[in-house]
Amino acid sequence: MSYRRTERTEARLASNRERILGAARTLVAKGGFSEAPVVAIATVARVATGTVYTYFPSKNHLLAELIRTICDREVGIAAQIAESGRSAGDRLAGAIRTFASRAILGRRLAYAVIVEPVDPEVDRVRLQYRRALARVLENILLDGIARGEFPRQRHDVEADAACLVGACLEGLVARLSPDAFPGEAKDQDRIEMIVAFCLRAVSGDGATAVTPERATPAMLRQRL
Amino acid sequence: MSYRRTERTEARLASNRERILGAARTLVAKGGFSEAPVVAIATVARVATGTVYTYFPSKNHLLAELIRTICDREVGIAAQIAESGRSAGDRLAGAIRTFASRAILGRRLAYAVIVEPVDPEVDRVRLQYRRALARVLENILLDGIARGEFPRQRHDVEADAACLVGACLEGLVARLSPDAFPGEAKDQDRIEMIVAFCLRAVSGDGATAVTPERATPAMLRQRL
Amino acid sequence: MSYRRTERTEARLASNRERILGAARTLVAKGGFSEAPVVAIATVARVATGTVYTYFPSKNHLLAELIRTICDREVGIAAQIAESGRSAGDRLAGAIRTFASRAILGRRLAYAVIVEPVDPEVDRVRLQYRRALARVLENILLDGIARGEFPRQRHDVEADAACLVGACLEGLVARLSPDAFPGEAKDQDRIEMIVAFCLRAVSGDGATAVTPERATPAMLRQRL
Amino acid sequence: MSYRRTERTEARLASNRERILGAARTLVAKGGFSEAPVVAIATVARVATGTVYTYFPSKNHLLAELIRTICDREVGIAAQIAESGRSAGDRLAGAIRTFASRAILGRRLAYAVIVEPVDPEVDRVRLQYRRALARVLENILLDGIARGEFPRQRHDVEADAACLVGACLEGLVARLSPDAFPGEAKDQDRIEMIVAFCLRAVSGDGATAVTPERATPAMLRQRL
DNA sequence: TATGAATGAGAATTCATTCAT
DNA sequence: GATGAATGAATTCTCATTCAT
Repeated sequence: MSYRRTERTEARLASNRERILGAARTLVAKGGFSEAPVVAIATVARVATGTVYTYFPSKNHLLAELIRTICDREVGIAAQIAESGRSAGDRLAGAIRTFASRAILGRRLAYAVIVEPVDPEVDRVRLQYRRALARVLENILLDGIARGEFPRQRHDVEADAACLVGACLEGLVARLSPDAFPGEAKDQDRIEMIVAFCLRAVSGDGATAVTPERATPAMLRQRL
Repeated sequence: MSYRRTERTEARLASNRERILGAARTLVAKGGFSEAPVVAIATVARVATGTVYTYFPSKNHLLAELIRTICDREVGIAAQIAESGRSAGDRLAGAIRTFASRAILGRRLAYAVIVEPVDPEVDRVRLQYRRALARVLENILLDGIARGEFPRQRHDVEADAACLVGACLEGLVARLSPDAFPGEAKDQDRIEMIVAFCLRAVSGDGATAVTPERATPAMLRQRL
Repeated sequence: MSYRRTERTEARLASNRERILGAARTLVAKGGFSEAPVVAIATVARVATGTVYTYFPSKNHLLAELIRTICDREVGIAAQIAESGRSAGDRLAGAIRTFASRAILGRRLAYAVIVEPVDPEVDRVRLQYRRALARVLENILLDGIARGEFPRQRHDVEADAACLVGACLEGLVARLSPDAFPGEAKDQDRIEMIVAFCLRAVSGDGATAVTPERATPAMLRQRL
Repeated sequence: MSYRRTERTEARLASNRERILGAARTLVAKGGFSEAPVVAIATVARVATGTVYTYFPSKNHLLAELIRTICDREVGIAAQIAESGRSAGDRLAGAIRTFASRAILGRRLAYAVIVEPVDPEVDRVRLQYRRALARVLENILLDGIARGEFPRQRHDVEADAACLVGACLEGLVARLSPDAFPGEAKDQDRIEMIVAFCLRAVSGDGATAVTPERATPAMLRQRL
């Protein structure tokens, strides 16, 4: 009673799904999430609006998958680098350098996926991604400490990893933002500066004497 | 038809304007930008919807000003710290510590202003703020280098400053996000970890040998 | 700070609200609930779609109010009759006769409000109305029994009241349905037949011998 | 291209058609008409959506047939009772009792078929059914009058029959509505109350004096 | 200036029906 | 006949902005 799905049908289905995701990606890459209403996505994908809902239960699911797809790849690449046999420093540098380079290649898309807020429901995916990336770096850190490559005094590698991700992202923002002027050379410089910053942060011994006092109450009291 | 503005009128105007900004702040602090439609802002400000447009040409202008107000204060506080007579390390630590502490006190509001996306038009203000904060840190860095407190090998202090801001924000994100449970102790710990991370990053001499090779072309070629 | 609402403004507001309700009534009366999407209601009311939502939090609320308005009036009229000083029989006949007459005057609208299903949320109002009408009749019944006008053997006046309402409604359906041919004379006859039916039902002494056996199991077993 | 229909094909067709109707019945029984979109019906019937349109020209036709099927059975059962050799009163009581009992057994389905509105096109079928049921009762009435079992003064047996159906349905509504709590005992009581009500209505001699005046013009004039 | 009702262009989602395979 | 993905019109609801009073 059921007919064999021809390869051609399979292909059409697959290509529709991907065209929809692709259209979403294109639009988000062009103008952020606000440029990607379902109707626009459908139009770009050369598909009827309803068709989108054949492949995704809701727009949020579509966006979540878009973000997840992009993020999985990025985290995957970082993980790949993290597992190479080289020194922890090399691997950390490599992971950050690759991540940053790719983000710059993707520009607006990366910016949207990394920085731009969406629906809270979808946002959770974004945060998970940041966390996943942090976890990859965390593992490199732990390994580096175990090998004696990085100093061990830190009590919270998780916090360090988050800071690394943040340094990397924010270091990029100026060059990812829609306003930034393109400029290959500046991009590469910026990437290397970021890598250097991160390595210093995990390699330093923190010997610098810092008065550990809290922020003055007066300053905290000022209204936010 | 024009008449002399009495002082009382002036006062009312000022107070209206401020009540509107205050209402916006309150609502954003409660539930992010999506909880702050113009009608709601007007209601909370005990003002008619149309009145909002007497004081602000558009909602975007209102939000931009809200963000600017908050940010000015934060940047101002950081600047104040930057100008104290202490060591560069102390000042850097102080600025970061204060910024982070205040962000945690403000939680939802800080999260919205720092992380939550809005209209692209408004977003520019957010970036400016991040940039301004970076500039304050940049000055501390430059001063620290001049004094010989920080190593000088860096060629791009601007990038470092951005990374500092990023490390700080991202280090906080987990604790700023609407989902996070409050927890005083953890907050303080996290803040100190962030401070330490930042100081290492600017104090380290970057002696760690890192193979400076680029990301492999294969990895860059993978679609974003 | 607040301006006095002019009478004219009041009038406009009131008239808008009523025009919206009126438009809904008109459309429902013309083709049932399915002919009354919000856009159509707004158009007929010479109002923008959004305006509808100024007056009603949702379409369901609007419909519920429409039904409630109509029903309140009907129940009110029946109640008025129920409270007159006449005999219970007269009052019962009067209430039923009036209700039936008015339903026939309203035809399609009455049909929709009484018979046509809508959203479950709205439907509850319809059932309440039927119940309210039944309660009015119930009181007349109770009074009639107390006065010795109706025989007392009934143990469930509530059920009787429901049956009265049902007899009345169903007796009318043929003449209310969109397909029915108009015909003043037939209408009046039908109404009197219904009144007579109802009076017999509450006046009869039920002396007729009826074998009280249940439906045969075989018949109950047949699939519905 | 046309080929002889094998018996097996016939069987499959029959079973498809019936499975579709069965699926519709199941879904309507579960959640009313709104729970029965074509896709869902097809899924439950283990058939492709398009297949539904092989057997039914439109969804309305499908629903109409569903209602017709159910109703035919009910009317058939009532007719069977009507033709037994017993007294008219017994037969009337039997028919009503059986109809009510079965409706209560079917609950949600009965409620949907009897009370829930659908498309006007489909609604006509519902009315036909009510009419058919009325006709069966009408015949019992006529026979009862002919036999002298029921008083003869009525001039419109058709109206009486409609009232009987109405009394029966409305008497049940409270117990058929999706909100009602099941309760075997109450169900049986209610059924007997309905039977008694109906018998009184057709057996009474209508001797009760009722002022036969019309509804007052004032009351009729109030807007519906 | 202040008011706040009115506007109307979208936004997400549903679903009966069609048609290439 | 059977399949089920594709269609796209229709529906409800939101909200920044305007403007008569």
